[in-house]
Amino acid sequence: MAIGRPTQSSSQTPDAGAARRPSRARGIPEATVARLPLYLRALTALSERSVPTVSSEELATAAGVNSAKLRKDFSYLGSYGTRGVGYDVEYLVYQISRELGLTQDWPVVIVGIGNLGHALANYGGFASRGFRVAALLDADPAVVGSSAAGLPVRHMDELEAIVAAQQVSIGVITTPPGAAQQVCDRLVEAGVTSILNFAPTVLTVPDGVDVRKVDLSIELQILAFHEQRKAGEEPTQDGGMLDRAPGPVRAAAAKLRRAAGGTAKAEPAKGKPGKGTEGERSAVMPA
Amino acid sequence: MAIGRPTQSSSQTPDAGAARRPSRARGIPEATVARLPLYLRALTALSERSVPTVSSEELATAAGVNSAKLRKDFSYLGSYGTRGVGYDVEYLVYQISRELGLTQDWPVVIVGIGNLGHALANYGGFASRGFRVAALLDADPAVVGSSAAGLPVRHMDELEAIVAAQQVSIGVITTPPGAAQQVCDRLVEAGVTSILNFAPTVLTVPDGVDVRKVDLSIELQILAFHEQRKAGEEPTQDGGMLDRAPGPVRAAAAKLRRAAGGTAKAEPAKGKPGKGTEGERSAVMPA
DNA sequence: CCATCTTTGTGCACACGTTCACAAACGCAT
DNA sequence: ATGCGTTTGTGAACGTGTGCACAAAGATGG
Repeated sequence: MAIGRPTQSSSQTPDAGAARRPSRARGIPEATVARLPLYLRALTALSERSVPTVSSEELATAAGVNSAKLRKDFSYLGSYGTRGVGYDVEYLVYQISRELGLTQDWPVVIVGIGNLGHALANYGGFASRGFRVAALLDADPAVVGSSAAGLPVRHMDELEAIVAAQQVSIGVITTPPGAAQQVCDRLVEAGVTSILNFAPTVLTVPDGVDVRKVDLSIELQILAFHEQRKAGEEPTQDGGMLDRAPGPVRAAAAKLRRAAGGTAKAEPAKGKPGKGTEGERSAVMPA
Repeated sequence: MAIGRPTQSSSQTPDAGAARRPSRARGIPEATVARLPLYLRALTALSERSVPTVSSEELATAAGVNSAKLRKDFSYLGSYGTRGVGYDVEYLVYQISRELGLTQDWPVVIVGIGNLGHALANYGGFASRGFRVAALLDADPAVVGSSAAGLPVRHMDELEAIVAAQQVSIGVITTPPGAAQQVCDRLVEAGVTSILNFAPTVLTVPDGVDVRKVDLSIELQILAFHEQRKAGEEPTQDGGMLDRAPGPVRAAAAKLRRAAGGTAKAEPAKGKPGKGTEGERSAVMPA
């Protein structure tokens, strides 16, 4: 396994343990960085309504956080804001934009123009705030001719040339999971140093390359977990007979399981075969 | 603002401060829950290759985490795993599935069948693992007749009936931001208690309702931040003359800004007008 | 049955993130 | 100028998450 150095930088959002590349080089905690876009959005809305200033309290509710957190977040950026008054909206919009690097142009390539790729290409929030779709790429000849969001879909072979010519440093992967690592490698090789991955795959990248993952199915599963909690523990969902069992029981069960042989779905250890057991179509993906 | 009780439960992934609804009612930290789907995916892959057991080390690399974390995560579920050997793949798949509530059927409605809605409807990882698309809904009469992923797109008016009839408890919002809160309210009113929101809006929901947000543009902005960091501080991106300034300087600048009047984009306080300043098309969205 | 080797499960220390609560700073009216 | 009300900025306490390192537990071979 693994190519170069198998470092998975900041893989996902909940990965608070972004020990690698702390970004705290000279400030701003990761958690704060993740909220800056939220503030920026709320501020932009205020700006459009020509609101000159906001208090931390107002802005906090608009952004969906509490005011103490917001103030601390802003304190990392410096002391913008006037006591007794609040924050100057325009000024703050500019400061946050600058801190996030949105005052400059970020050409982006999207690889894998399926359903999701299409959606992203058309995404408005994409084009605004400094992001510019430099190219849409796909490996499928059937797709290559077409166009999405006014842009032509070009062939993967052009990747290197495009990245070099337009100085693309951010790549978006919306391919099927099987192709993701391969595409990732090519992007990195071509010079891309930040990747937004929508494929349900763990990407391996060399040091210095950032990967963020967006996984639709994971979010749903987390919701399901909480939903189940809400439904209460009483139904116990049965089958829980040997869960958290003393030990000997578990060991015995383990033996049984092993004895049952391990070819493919060997039935879920005991009762509750649940729904259809599904063929586990893990390898699909919108793209 | 706000309807019922303005509680924003667990808004987003980086929101480690899910103080509300700790889920820790009797165990399992939020961070662990967020990783379980990762483990499950890795395990499923192993299962398909008929691998009988894995060590924490192997599974950890496959899932992109470190082994200590993985072991601790599993320890919250109970003591599955055999010292000197590792974990029984099938058994673990079942246990995690059960813990996440994936052994039961989760009907889901998707509201807003634009590009993204389409992508989600076709998403394979959706249908697997217990999630079933109960209905696709849209308010636009032009879309209502059509079909996506083999399912007919039905009108919003049928929402309540569908949710009630199929006992839907999870809703996915892929509408334009303007409609999101309204749709959310209807979903909640109809009985949905978990919402996955793709619209760039802060949703307000009553207590007991979970909201998770997936925001494409935020992820990109975070990448841009890190990318800017990598590019080095030397270029200073100019305009930073009065950033982190002593104080008096700032105050003076604030006065100036305020004096300049606040009608719409009042120019970014000083130099670096940057790219086109964009009309800030914040209100678009794939859907 | 014992020795050895592997791998889990976890106590502990540390880092990060959140929240409280309050003093300092500012605007404004008098 | 002075005082009052408001709101920021932040020190400190707390909670959560991470990673190390090791003892205990089981497997395996003699």
